[in-house]
Amino acid sequence: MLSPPITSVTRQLSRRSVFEALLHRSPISRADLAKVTGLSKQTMSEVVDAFAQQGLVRQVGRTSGNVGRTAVLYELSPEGGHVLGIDLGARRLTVALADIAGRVLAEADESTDERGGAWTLDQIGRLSDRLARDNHTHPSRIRSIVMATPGVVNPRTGAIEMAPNISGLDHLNVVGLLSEKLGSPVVLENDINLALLGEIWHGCAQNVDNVAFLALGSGVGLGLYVNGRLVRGENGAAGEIGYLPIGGDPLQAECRLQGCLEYQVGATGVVRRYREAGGSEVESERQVFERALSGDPIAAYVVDETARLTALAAAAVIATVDPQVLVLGGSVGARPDFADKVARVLLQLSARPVEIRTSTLGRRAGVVGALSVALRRLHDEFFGVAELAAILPLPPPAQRSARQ
Amino acid sequence: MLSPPITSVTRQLSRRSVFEALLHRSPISRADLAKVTGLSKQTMSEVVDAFAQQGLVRQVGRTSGNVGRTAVLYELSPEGGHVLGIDLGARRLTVALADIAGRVLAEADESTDERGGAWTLDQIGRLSDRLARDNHTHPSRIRSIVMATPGVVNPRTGAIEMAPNISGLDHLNVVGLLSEKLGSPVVLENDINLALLGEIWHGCAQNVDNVAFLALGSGVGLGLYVNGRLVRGENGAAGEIGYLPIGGDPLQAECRLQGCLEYQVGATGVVRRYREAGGSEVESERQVFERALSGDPIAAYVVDETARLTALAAAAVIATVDPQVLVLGGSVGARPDFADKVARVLLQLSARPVEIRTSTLGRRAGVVGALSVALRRLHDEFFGVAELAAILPLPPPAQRSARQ
DNA sequence: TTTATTTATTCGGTCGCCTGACGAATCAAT
DNA sequence: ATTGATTCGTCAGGCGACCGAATAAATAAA
Repeated sequence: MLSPPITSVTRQLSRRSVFEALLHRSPISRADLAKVTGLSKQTMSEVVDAFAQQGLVRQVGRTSGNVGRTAVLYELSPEGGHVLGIDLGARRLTVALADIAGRVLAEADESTDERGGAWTLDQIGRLSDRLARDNHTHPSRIRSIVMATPGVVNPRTGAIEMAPNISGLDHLNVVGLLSEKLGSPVVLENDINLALLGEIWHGCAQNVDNVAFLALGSGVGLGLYVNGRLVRGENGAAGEIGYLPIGGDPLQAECRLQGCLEYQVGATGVVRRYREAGGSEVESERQVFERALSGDPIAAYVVDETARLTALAAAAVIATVDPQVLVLGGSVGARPDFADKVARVLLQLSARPVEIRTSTLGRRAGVVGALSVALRRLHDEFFGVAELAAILPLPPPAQRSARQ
Repeated sequence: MLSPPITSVTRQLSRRSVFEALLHRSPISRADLAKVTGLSKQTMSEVVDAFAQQGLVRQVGRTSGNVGRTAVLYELSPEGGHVLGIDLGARRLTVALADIAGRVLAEADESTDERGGAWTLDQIGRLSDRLARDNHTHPSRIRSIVMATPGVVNPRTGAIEMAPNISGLDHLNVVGLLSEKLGSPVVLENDINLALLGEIWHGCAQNVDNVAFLALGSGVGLGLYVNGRLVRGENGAAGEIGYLPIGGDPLQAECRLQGCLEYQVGATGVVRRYREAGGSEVESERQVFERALSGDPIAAYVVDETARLTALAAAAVIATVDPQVLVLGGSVGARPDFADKVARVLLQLSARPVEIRTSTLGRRAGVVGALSVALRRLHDEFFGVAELAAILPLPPPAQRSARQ
């Protein structure tokens, strides 16, 4: 049922293109599928029948109103498989469920268990199971799970290497424990990277191949999408722009430790600068922004300075990777008042201004991005052609002259 | 002869994998090819015969010494096609010729015609033709040409958009004129990008998927190789790090115009800073570096400061894309004394130090990179599977809930 | 009711690949 | 020199997957 019997490469490619057409044009008849894919009607019937036997496809009525015989319409069946997206934030845990066609079936969230570590993993297991059962999906039918997490995720091992905001996770084998608990393979990815992918799938950056996503919340971070692919970096540390040498002397102790930019623009940096500038006591960086809006001149100065430094960081990123779109996100970055200020500074900075957009998915961006990756992994499991698609590698420099 | 008769997808894939094996393991027998590719001996004979008829492959002797019947050995034939790499520098014009197997057949260079514009194009045509004829290759057998040029190359049109160092090129249809003159399609690419690809193919960055190439010469620039692909940026302006907001107030006039970093670290910047610091008259930035080596304290200070700023720029790039290797290149950047200084500052800056290498190809990097791209384009023309290789796109967000 | 149109199935025919058998060519041992 | 072992390469037969043409079935329009 799960893994189809071995088929030839040709048939794999046919199945793949039929699946793609079903994904984008359902409900659709077999005749139309044949036209779209370029395959013959006969082959189409064979492939669709095989899909139906696997439970990948189901009938949804017939055509009507047109001249000629009516056609049976098909669409991807939810029975084909489900995927789970998880966003593990310091404060909030969000889980979403989708089917193989990318239809989002349900979403749920809770406050993150503050005890951290194993308690957090238990909470994820409980919430995921509940979401699946509430949607008449047995957890075993979930075939791909992706979780957004703060910190650096090692691109080779998939382990969390720095998770400053959630206690006790960096010493656990999160992938192994969660995979076992949930019963299907779990993949971790940095939360900002997934928020970026969320905006690209369902948000403000659809159909763009080069995107920079600047997230400003409790910390500062960057997600990069270049040549239509996510940039992870060799150690998963791409986008750690807290360490940009902007906003202070990069040789000083504070800067080396947490990063120059982070020291100034991160939540604690904003609060500290507000206090140093003579502002009264505040609890969080959000309060500083609110006071700036209600007329506090000291807060306004601090916010302006924050926007200026953020724009400098954005200018550095733009000079480096030349994105088509810059997305501002995160609890602070997505504020329209703040984004405006950044845009205005950026306009003065660069000769070639980049289009700036603010996140449209907001705090949902992470889960949506997790869903998109989980979905892509499921599709690749069924219809991947990685070994065929590989670029033809060039010969090594060893041979220099031909033998005569 | 040139374009083989239409074949099925299956046969295309077989041909492709046979070609790849020939590229990397020639000379090789049909029996071994069958083992390597997994195809049957029968199919192998068919494919190799077809290749031989196209002139893509030729016999080179037989095996001997082993038990059993001797085998005919094959290798890719130079008749299969040639490629041309061109590096158009402000001072030097370099051209190189290679065959379809990537064997570099010849290389030649001249001083660039200082009159620029059409004269330069004429010079390129003459030098290329001479190189081809000297190697018994009729120019018409060259099937792919790539030229390295300073300035920004528009990734969509392929036109030069800013070429400060060579006069009169940005107003010409360089691609069209050169293609006509040389008789085969010409593709332009930024010189630093190609130098980077040269180091990846034959130089100091082989088998690395994430590389940053920092070039310091008359100007400052960056080449980025991420996820095994070159980063061009949306406008071909990726790597224009002269505009990094480092080394000065980015809102000042000079910075906005030519870029903060370029203003300080570019050749004219180094000379200016040396003069401002009280140094005597110099002709070029190279002289400043030489005086620093011979004990001039003012020059030493200027060089140290240049290295410091370069390291800051490198740190910014590292924080953004997290490369595995940082390559220092260009006439200044490749100087071992300078590279050492940069490495030392960088060690103090970043928590996670990156491996630093200096260019091993030097001024040849550009041509070699041009050859590598020309070769890849030729291979793709014959054996590309672009339409198969495409990633399965995710469905758009339109549909939200399944029909019951 | 007839006609035009469209859907779907059945029936050969082709292409490309594989397997197994067999002849050809060589080294090694007798 | 003969024989045996081994490897290379070809031939014949069969299979999977594709297509086009012919045909049956179902429907809207005339």
